Amino acid sequence: MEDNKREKNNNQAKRGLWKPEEDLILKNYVETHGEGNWAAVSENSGLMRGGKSCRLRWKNYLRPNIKRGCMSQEEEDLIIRMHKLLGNRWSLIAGRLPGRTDNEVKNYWNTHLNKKLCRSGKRKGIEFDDESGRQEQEQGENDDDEYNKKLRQFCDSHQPICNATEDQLLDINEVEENKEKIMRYSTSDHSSWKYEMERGGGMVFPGDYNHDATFVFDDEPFVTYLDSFLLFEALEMQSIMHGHSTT
DNA sequence: AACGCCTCCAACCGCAGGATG
DNA sequence: CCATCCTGCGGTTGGAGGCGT
Repeated sequence: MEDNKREKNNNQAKRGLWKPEEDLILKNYVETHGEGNWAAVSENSGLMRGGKSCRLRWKNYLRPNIKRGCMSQEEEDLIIRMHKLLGNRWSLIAGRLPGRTDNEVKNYWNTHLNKKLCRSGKRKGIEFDDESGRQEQEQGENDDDEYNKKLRQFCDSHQPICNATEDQLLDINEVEENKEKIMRYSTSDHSSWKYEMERGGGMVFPGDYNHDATFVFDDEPFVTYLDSFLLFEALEMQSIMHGHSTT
């Protein structure tokens, strides 16, 4: 009965592209009442849209800090690498790309990168521009099921917070000030990570790179440099694969 | 100019999982 | 437990616009 009613409502729901005035209504509503309870949003806002449609529109288009436009080379590289590691885990990949949505990453992959990689002849022939990439490529060629399984477990248990607010990110000056200390963490044990985490600031690996990828984990430090993720990953993976913490 | 094909991306769909009563 | 609701995810689709003929 209730389902029939709901289905009827869904059938009546407006579909297709959103108009600017609809965007405005949704934006105003969410800014006033906050996110969540999307069914109520569609009912109370006066929008003749389904809750899912409202949620999607907000998440993929109207939400603050959405970055639109061309992907940078760094973002593209990161997507390729993450996809190699994680497969079609778009939300996880998007979580490493500040301001990008899973839908955007997925579309970008399907329209640009997949094609590009196919054109280049072979997936494993991805050209990496640094040593870590090459190592990862070699690693990838030696992948076995167990490795992939453990990697997925790791990624699943370290969900990134996709949209870190600006005040959650360490100021770059703070990074510079703590550069030496932070660098030590890359070769230290997990208690150091923990210290930084408990300190409340997360952590940023400094370096001479200019990658702008941001990583924010709900229970782990965050990293703003692309290759730092790989380093982090390598350290974690080492501990997972060998059953002990990195030293 | 008109047509058809192709590309890209916004939006939809179905399913799974968590929360709640 | 079970049913229901809500949310999030990945796969897929449809349409607008670009491009070639």
